[in-house]
Amino acid sequence: MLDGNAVRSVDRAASLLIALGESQGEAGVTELARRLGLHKSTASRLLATLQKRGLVEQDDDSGKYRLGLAVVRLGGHAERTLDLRSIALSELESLARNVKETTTLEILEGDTVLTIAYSDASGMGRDRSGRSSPLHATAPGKVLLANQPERDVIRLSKVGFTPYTSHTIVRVDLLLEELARVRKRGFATAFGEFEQSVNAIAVPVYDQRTSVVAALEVRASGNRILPSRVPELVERARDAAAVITERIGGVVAPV
Amino acid sequence: MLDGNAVRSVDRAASLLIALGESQGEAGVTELARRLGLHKSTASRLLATLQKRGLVEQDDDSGKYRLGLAVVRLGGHAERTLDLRSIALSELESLARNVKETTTLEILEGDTVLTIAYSDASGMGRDRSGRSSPLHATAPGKVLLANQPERDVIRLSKVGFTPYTSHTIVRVDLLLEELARVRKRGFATAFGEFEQSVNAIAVPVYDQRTSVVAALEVRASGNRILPSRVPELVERARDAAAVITERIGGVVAPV
DNA sequence: TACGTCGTTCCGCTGGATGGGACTAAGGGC
DNA sequence: GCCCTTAGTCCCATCCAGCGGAACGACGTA
Repeated sequence: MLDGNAVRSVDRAASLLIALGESQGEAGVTELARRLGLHKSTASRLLATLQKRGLVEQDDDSGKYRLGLAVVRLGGHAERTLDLRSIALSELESLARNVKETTTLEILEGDTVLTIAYSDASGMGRDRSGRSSPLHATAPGKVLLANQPERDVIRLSKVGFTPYTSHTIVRVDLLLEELARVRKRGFATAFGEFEQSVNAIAVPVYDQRTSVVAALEVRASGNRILPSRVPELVERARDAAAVITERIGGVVAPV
Repeated sequence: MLDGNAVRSVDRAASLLIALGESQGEAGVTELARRLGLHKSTASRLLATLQKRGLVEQDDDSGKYRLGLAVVRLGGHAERTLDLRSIALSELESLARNVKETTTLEILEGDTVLTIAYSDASGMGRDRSGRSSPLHATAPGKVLLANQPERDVIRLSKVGFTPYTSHTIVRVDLLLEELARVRKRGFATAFGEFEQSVNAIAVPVYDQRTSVVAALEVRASGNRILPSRVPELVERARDAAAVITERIGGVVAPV
């Protein structure tokens, strides 16, 4: 975990930040300390230090901690800094306008899929960048998983696949079949497998060396995406993905 | 800067993160070290530690560092965690729909004004949460500044007020007069003072104890907001601000 | 009142963080 | 080609800063 040349206290503080992000809302010192195997006085000191920089905030009443405004600001800066995101965004927007649906760019992040860019044709939607979704129940998740070694799928299956809806694929053998289909056809679908009334398709985004670095998704609620419309959406999505590939020129944020 | 009980290395690492956010794009180890008064070997070690957690990334070619994906994800989490933002968002959206313009919620953050929520009536705009703007040249900035002690304005004037356009108020005496007007009328305007063709109005958002915790802004490009329209926008914005005040119930993210 | 739990503070010890400097690689100028 | 500067990283002896144990005050509960 902590190899050779790393600063222990900083590594611990970073863990605290990330743990605080994973626990939705607030978390107490004792709870965090236990979760990370730290002494609670250590956790308290580290959190107090982070608080001075605004990275975390403490609730006046409960004494619990939550992520701070500095993190929001940093996140805004980071979004603008990261290569793939900014490059991809204009393509996502034009695709969203063309098909009149929501489009996102997703990458593999640990055992989840992370939304790094988002465009919304209908208008008022919130930018959903920064959200994580499951690999086995989403179209981009399947695209990314289909390009990982099969042992990773097996490993994930040990933990188990959460059945978000009645359509979620939870049996590992069926998921492996589905991933083979994805590889063969070059795109993935997910019809109400994560959220009941959301259908989506996704295609891979390659870098110059033809390895998959992201997945481009077209998503819509309810019955706006029917099987009959899939070929058209896939084709348009592939065009957009090709443009992104061309523009990133091999320079992709390493994951 | 670093009082008594704080962990030095963590404090330094936090400074590095924030400095990396402020420098747009990438920054080198030596540059960051000089800016913060650190030895470059120290900066290198701290950055390497942050990299292990994905908080920063290193460019393969240049060796320079930039903010990492973990920060994006944390930012997403933080946005959802922070109280004011989520509570205010639905109000912002409905106001944006009503007046058919962009609406934002802004708070004071150091010597700048920080956008913590954003809604865009026209549709395809990017969520601009997380951005910082100047206090003296924006409508929400004036609202927030008008509720700060006058000595803060004086202090800011020592650094000088950047003239973004020919309409920007740069003389401290004129700014103080403007702030008095803002206090008296209960709202602020900014007509092309920050960006040439952007006009905006802003009203204060109070907490239960009648102190100003944020500013609600209505903004539009070009000539969509003329003086004749200001009274109507201010009235609608005040209604929205009142609803937000009611809903936050005194629980506001401390700044 | 007595108890459990929370987050914080104090303090002595020690091992981890520090910074000087060596090292290597990549430009830029001549 | 060469040298010189600049970059980021690595190594190591020194020493002080971070560590964890324990005590503390505040709070809610039985």
